[in-house]
Amino acid sequence: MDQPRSSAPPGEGGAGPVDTAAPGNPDKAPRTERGRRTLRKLLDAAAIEFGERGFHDASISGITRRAGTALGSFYTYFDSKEEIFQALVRYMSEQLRDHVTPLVQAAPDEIAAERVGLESFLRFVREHKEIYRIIDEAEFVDYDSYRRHYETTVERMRQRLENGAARGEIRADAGEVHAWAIAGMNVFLGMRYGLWDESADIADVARIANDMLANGLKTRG
Amino acid sequence: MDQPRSSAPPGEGGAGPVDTAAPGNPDKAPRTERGRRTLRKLLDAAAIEFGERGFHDASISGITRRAGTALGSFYTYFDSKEEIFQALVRYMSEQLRDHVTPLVQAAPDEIAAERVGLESFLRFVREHKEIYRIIDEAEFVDYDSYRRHYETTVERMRQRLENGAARGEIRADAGEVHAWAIAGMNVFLGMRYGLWDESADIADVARIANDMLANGLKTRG
DNA sequence: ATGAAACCTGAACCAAGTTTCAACTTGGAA
DNA sequence: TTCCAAGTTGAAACTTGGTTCAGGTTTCAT
Repeated sequence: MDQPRSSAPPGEGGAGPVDTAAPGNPDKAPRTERGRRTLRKLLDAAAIEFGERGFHDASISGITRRAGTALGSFYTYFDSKEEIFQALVRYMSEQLRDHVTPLVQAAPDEIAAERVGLESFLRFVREHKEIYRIIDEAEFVDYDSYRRHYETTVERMRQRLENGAARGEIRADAGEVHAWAIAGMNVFLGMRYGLWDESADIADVARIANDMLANGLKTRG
Repeated sequence: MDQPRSSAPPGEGGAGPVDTAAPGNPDKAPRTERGRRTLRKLLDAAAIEFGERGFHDASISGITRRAGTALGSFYTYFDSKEEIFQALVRYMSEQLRDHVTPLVQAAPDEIAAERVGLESFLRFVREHKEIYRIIDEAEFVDYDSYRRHYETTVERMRQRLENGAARGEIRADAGEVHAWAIAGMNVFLGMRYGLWDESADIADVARIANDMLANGLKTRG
């Protein structure tokens, strides 16, 4: 049970849609506009290549081909295939968060927040199947990133539960276990109704799951 | 988004702990006692090798080294690395089911059944971390097996919910969405408290999650 | 006991893909 | 305009590990 626990940071910079932000290897950071453009093209291409073929079937030459750059240029910005993958995971984790967070924060109460969170997650998965896959595959390519992604995601959720409990909207004892349970629920519903079933009504799914979350499974008078 | 959708069946036979059962490639099935022993050694070794190093870092020579056989012998029983992996996924999926099912069936009612199911799953994960990992990795190595594993697992759960509803133990509208939600909850709790946190009290975790499942998150008088 | 089928062996083959590198081009600061 | 650091290029070297195969050994039905 020893998975890669790499820690070397990824390339940095790149304006527009793909912006790795992140503490990048300084020697690898682009210093001119042209460099930033190339890095950006590489990351965009990598998202498609990894999303379509998976980490191991993906090839660096496939990435550079899609990016329209030479093979050697890849190594100007990344030390290895693992490194660009890691940069992508971080980027996508942030993209997902940025999509969901504002919607959740606008919800009137904690129960509604979780419904909105689930619904927007399902929608996001359906729109960006490659992101779902890349984050999932991080479990086997870059365990650190995988674990960090879920730990921060769940921690945000736990915090929301705590606040909701303080406001009296949900049970007072809501905590970490509840947060992990809800997160797992969301991820599986994402797989089943976001990835696998194009036709499911996402709002319905979110409503059903949220009602179970709110009221439980027991029969009620 | 095109993952391997292989369908060639795995090798067959092998007595004891590792028994592939399954419709095996007939030309590859062992015909003598010696053959069955070797196949069995290969499967046992593969479980360790894949569990420890993951599919791609695992090597066939690593498997045969652990099994104490020659490299060539591998190809007497399997056509490829993918094929032995597939055989393992099927076997482990069955092992997991056989561990959980009898306990769940002995439960007095549906709510208790889900608690027992979760608790025994958590215990199983902690005892067999390599199984958790191998099934998860099937998402990227053998998508068919991965999907089949979860679809059958969830279908069993949905059936239980239906029966519980018919007996009036749980809400009447419990269905597929609920089943996927509960399955996801279980898997994530398995990762967090079975894999990552050796010290957590598994019975506690199962109780907390089950109480949320039964009564929901809402504040109650 | 005997022979044919089953099984075992591991060196060698080979494909695939990562990484290097030395020569060339571009951009932008002075 | 000059000049050099930054960036680009792609052929070739290098690695790795899956797969083959021809020859030897074991098993077991007859």
